[in-house]
Amino acid sequence: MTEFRRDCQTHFVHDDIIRKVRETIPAEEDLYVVADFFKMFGDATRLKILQALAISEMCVCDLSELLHISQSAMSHQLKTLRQVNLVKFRKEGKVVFYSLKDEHVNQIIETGIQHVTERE
Amino acid sequence: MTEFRRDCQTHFVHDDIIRKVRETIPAEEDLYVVADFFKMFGDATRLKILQALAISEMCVCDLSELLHISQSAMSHQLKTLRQVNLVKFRKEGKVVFYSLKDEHVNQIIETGIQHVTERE
DNA sequence: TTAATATATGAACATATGCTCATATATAGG
DNA sequence: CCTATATATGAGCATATGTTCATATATTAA
Repeated sequence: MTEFRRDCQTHFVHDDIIRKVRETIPAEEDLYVVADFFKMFGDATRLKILQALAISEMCVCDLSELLHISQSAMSHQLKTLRQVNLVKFRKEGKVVFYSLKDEHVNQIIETGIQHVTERE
Repeated sequence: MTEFRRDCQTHFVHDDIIRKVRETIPAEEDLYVVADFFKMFGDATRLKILQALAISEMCVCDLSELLHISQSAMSHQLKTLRQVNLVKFRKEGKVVFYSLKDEHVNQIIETGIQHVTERE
């Protein structure tokens, strides 16, 4: 039928299952945005940044000191975190303080840690 | 001090904050594992796979039919999902049925969708 | 055994990602 | 204005990632 896939032949595609799933699955349009959101948690450096900010607001310099990465790399990471609305900032003179903009962060990371430690 | 970063000079590094965060932040060793776990949610294709499996167990062929991707690509993706313990499978003749191995999946994806839809 | 089918897997390849390096911008002080 | 400092940003680069293509493996049937 489809040009993509349609050769589970003898077995015959489980149309009932596919239909059910198609009806239930959420809108595809936003999935790329959701994926981009989760990408933020898919990097150890950003995970540490988020964990740090969950404890206290911090300036860029302190963050790079804390994680032992360059100021430039830190600024780049903070930029990507800003783009997905995970962090906000305030300026105090030359210093820029970042903090979490989303209360879900801790919950999400905790679930991830839980998953990883649960299993063998 | 450190060779990495130590030039927030006039401002002077907020040692108290850094110390507090260092004490509170979770073990770094597992962070890469946690990051790899979240990487799974950072791809739209895998998100869809996980959402589908959250509704019903499905065989490889049905999954590739559903998501319009090749059988090979699907097998590769399922392999990575297996490696982080997100899915399990059972064989029934030639057909392999995959299903979720972790109850957190729905909760995590829901939180992500919530974050994305919450903001402007 | 041979043929057919469902799935798995390795290699190659194009794109995405995260860092560095150099430099730009912003703010404060002299 | 000039200098110093904190942060931001663009370009380049090396590595990671996701797909395709070809082929291997497993299972069933004839």
